[in-house]
Amino acid sequence: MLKYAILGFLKYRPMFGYELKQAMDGSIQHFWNSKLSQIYATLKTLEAEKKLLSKIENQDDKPDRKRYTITQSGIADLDNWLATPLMTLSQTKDELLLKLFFGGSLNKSDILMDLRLMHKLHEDKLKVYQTTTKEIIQASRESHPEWKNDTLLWESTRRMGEMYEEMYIQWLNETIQNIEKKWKNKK
Amino acid sequence: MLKYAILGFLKYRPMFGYELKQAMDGSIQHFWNSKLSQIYATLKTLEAEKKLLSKIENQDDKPDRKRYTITQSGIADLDNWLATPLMTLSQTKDELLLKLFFGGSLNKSDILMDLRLMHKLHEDKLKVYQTTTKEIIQASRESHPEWKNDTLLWESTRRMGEMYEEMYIQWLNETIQNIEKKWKNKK
DNA sequence: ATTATCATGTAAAAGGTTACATGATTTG
DNA sequence: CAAATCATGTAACCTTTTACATGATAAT
Repeated sequence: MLKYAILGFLKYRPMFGYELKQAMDGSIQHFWNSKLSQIYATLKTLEAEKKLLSKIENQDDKPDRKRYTITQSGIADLDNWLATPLMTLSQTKDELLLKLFFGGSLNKSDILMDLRLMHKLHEDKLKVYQTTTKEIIQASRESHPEWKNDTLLWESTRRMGEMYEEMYIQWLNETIQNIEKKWKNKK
Repeated sequence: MLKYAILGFLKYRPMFGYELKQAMDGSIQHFWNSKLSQIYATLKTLEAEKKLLSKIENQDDKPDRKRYTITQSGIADLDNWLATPLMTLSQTKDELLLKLFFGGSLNKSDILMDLRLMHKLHEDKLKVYQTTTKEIIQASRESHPEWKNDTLLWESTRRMGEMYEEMYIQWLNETIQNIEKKWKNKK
């Protein structure tokens, strides 16, 4: 799927690999994260498949870079994927839940410490959606009024990030309270 | 991580690969799903590492099967993982959000149809958490009163599934309403 | 008759992470 | 003086999915 994320961004304008990574981190990172190394590998594949073209650009003060442009075949591939309805739900992998599920033999203070650390990380993430991410979308809306549908959808995905974090924090509070009340330490 | 899920289940009692898959589907599947083929491969690796032992059992009417038992070394490995605090959040991959983010050029009725199908799937999943999953945990609580901490944690992970689906449905409703109100079809 | 369940696995491919390598410029 | 940013990538490894293969019994 990273393939389609790349095609999706390059449909707006040509970009460098490094730049794509930054664009992803500022927008889709909360539901589709990828490492730079994987982005470079996928760019290579897409170029071999003629979905992209690249051109090396020299810079005086900074390293050379490769500008990738989407081809007609790339646009067709992307549009075809967008038009295919999803029939199944994506599945989550959550290591905290996995550890919690098997954590019955741990002691109360350790498990609570873990949950409180997660609580902090989720609050930090929530703040990012409510400030930075919101501002990026707001700025796009103002500078590109022709992207009305696009920014509406971007805002929807941001809102999901916000709602997810709010839900997670609420669940952590519930879970912490439950453990505080009902946990029996073994001796 | 599947490795720890397997060790986690086998700490309760010895099981067959096929049985492990069923146990996972009835409990951790919503935050850690794996295919049978991967479970068999991981069992093989764990046995080679002496974290598990296996014994072939013959059955008259059904195929032979392999019963896996956890070793001391396996228990130590699991407990060590459980005691190591998590420092980062797991990241989600959600194909619906990815498609939505790049779906600005689609037409209104197609995008709404997609969202309504997802709505149905999430409602179905929610019902499973509220009935089947809840009953499985309830039954364990009654038949194994010594698993008090365990069932408390299982219920917490079930509750996360429930809250997640409720949140997702709410977000879908919001998003559908927004698109109905604000989407401009291109000609 | 066909599909589902029980029960095991292998093989190939795809997807993803971690570590390594280079090297200049800018910021703290 | 160290760390971050810009910019590219490779190689090894690990994880996960998909497809194939076998074969019996039970249910629809």
